[in-house]
Amino acid sequence: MKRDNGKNTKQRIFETAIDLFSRYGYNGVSIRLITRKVGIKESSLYNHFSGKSEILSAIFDYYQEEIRKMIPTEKEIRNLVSSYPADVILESMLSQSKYYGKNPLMEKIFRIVTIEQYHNKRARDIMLIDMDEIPRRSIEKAFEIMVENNLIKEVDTRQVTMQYFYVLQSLVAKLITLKCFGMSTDKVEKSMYRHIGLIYETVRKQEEE
Amino acid sequence: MKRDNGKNTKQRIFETAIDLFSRYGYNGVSIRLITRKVGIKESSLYNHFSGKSEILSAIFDYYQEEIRKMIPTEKEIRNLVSSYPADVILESMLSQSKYYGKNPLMEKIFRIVTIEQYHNKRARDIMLIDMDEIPRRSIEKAFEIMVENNLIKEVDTRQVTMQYFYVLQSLVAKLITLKCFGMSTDKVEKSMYRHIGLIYETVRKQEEE
DNA sequence: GTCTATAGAATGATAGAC
DNA sequence: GTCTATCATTCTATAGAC
Repeated sequence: MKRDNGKNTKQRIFETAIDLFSRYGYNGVSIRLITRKVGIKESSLYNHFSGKSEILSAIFDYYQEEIRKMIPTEKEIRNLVSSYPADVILESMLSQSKYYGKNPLMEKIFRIVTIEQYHNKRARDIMLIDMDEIPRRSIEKAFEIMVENNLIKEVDTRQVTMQYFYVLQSLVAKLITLKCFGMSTDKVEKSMYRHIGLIYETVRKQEEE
Repeated sequence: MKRDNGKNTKQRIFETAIDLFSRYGYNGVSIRLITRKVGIKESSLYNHFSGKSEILSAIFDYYQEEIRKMIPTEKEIRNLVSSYPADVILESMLSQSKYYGKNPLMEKIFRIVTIEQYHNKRARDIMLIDMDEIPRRSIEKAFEIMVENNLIKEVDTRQVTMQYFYVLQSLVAKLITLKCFGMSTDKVEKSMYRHIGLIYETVRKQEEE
């Protein structure tokens, strides 16, 4: 079992840094620690990144690229809405939140953003825009289109979106903290599904009409 | 205008450390920086704290003491519920969340806990217990007593609490991030009040019965 | 692209005078 | 309780051989 060499060193530095930053924070991790874990000398790192801060930059770049792939366009939302019933759509919106589970790197970068948000403007913007405004607007759009297509009741989409989104945001944050310490996430995951069920009850069309 | 001396040095170290930790994180702040801001030499700090980590411990102690004062006992909740209408009670529960605004130290420690939660067990426990489980149970108790006293409809108190609490938790976190960068918090504050109004509509007794 | 060697600064903490 | 002086350690980063 040989280590990947050459070309892959950069990627190994990248992933090791994500892992360490996500637990100890940017300031809590030294170049020394990263390179030791990767299995190279400190000086070798500078062949791949100009310095520590460039690694963090690259991490944020990666996060923004990946997360933007996850946000459906209006067209994609319309396709979804015209193909599935409301409850399935609400659940599929959850899978956006649960995307973190599928890509461990993204979950770790979520933690990095959380840690760095108060003194790093890049992290702050990701927190306020990429993790909040953008997905929230996408969800609101979905509710609007569902109303438009008569899939759900004529609710206040902005208000329902807030309820739907911010509860999940808190629960995802909690989930990630629990996972970080290897604690059980059963209760939180159940809460997520119960929450979605409740929102569905709020917006569903009554059969009797 | 003389500096407070002697006895107050410890407090000044304490508050300066809170301010710095809350922006740059524990690892991002040196003893040197703290003492320079306080106006003493590095070595003088060790007359008040055994080291850097003891300062952080003291900060967490302070937070837990203060936050526990804010959580009403069941008796206090019963008094509240028997004296005021449901909408006033719901708003007074918000004032718990807004307590941070009244005590700037608490708001800063909220940030420290957020930053340190992934590698400091003390911070993690405060996050999961003092900032989540305890206040959530208190709010649930309030809803239960309101149902019991016929102040509101017979709702699923656990579910309503989740809705009420976790939306506010997300909004408070966002509020604190915005305040940290001197950004406008108007929209978030309005969202909080709108949210409470919505929850009130969900649980209020219909007049027509 | 990796290494050895090293520079130069910053770190947490201590000893001991006043 | 504050100071000066100092220490050992760790940090980011660079120079230059292979």
